[in-house]
Amino acid sequence: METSNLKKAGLKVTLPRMKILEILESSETRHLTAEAIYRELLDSGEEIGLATVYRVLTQFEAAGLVCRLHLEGNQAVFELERGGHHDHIVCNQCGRVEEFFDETIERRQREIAQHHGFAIKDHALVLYGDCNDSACPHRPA
Amino acid sequence: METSNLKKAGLKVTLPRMKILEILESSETRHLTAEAIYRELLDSGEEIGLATVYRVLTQFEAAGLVCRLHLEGNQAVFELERGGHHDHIVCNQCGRVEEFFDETIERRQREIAQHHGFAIKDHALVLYGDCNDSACPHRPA
DNA sequence: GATAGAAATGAGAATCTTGATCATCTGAGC
DNA sequence: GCTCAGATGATCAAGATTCTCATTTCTATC
Repeated sequence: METSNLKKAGLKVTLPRMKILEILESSETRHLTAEAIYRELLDSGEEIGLATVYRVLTQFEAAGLVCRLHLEGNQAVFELERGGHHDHIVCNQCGRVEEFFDETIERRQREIAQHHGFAIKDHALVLYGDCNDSACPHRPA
Repeated sequence: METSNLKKAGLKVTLPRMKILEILESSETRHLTAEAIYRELLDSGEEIGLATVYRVLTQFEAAGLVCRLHLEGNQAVFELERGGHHDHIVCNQCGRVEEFFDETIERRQREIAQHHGFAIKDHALVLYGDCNDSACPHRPA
């Protein structure tokens, strides 16, 4: 099933790559650090090195299979690319990440870039705040 | 002149701090890495350690004198805080950074955050593209 | 299926950025 | 000028990510 994605990207179908794809697909949070993926691999009994995780994720990114995000903090997080572009809201307290897409913002960005003489290629927008989730440690009792 | 800012922030007026402020004020690019500031200090004959540069910049950030930005790449860049919030456009080719502020985007961000139940505290927006500067290596001849 | 060659992997070293430690030095007030 | 808290510099340390290279695993071929 997913092997087709790998082949399409010119990547050999190997066990580490399939396992990493599986984890990205099945994870609840959908936004994982390389370390987190590595730990899940260990937990499920796979003997896959951290270097391989980083290498594979970088290749996946180049192949357009995953996106790499730099949220606050020093670790990059990876998410499966499922077609649509979107931006992110991050809770400062519990780290939860939600996604959104807003055509108004997208349009204004294009207009602003044009106004500055830039041919816009990409953008990174992250909102930081305090969420209202019942599990969020910041939430008032 | 600037010594007042330092005093106001509860920081002793020392030579390293003044020199670093000077560099931030006089630099053309206005967006400098800690390394770049360190090199400028060395070039001007100052014997100031890299650790001090990082420490001072962190203190300046805490005092609201500078902003720390995480653009693509692994080094943070620092810019003098001159009052107004703004976002950034970065040229993928020459690294040039321009600033902009757009009330429409700001408003939409607040609305989106509210819609997701987030109390927005901060945001990071960076546009990446190719600029049209005559010195930009990407520019068509 | 067995096999060869290319590509991928794993372990650990290496790198890069940034923060911590600690002995020494310096600035502000007296 | 003197004292002492605070600041500095040199070095070490930590965390994330990449590199190296010998070994292993796919894939295409016979």
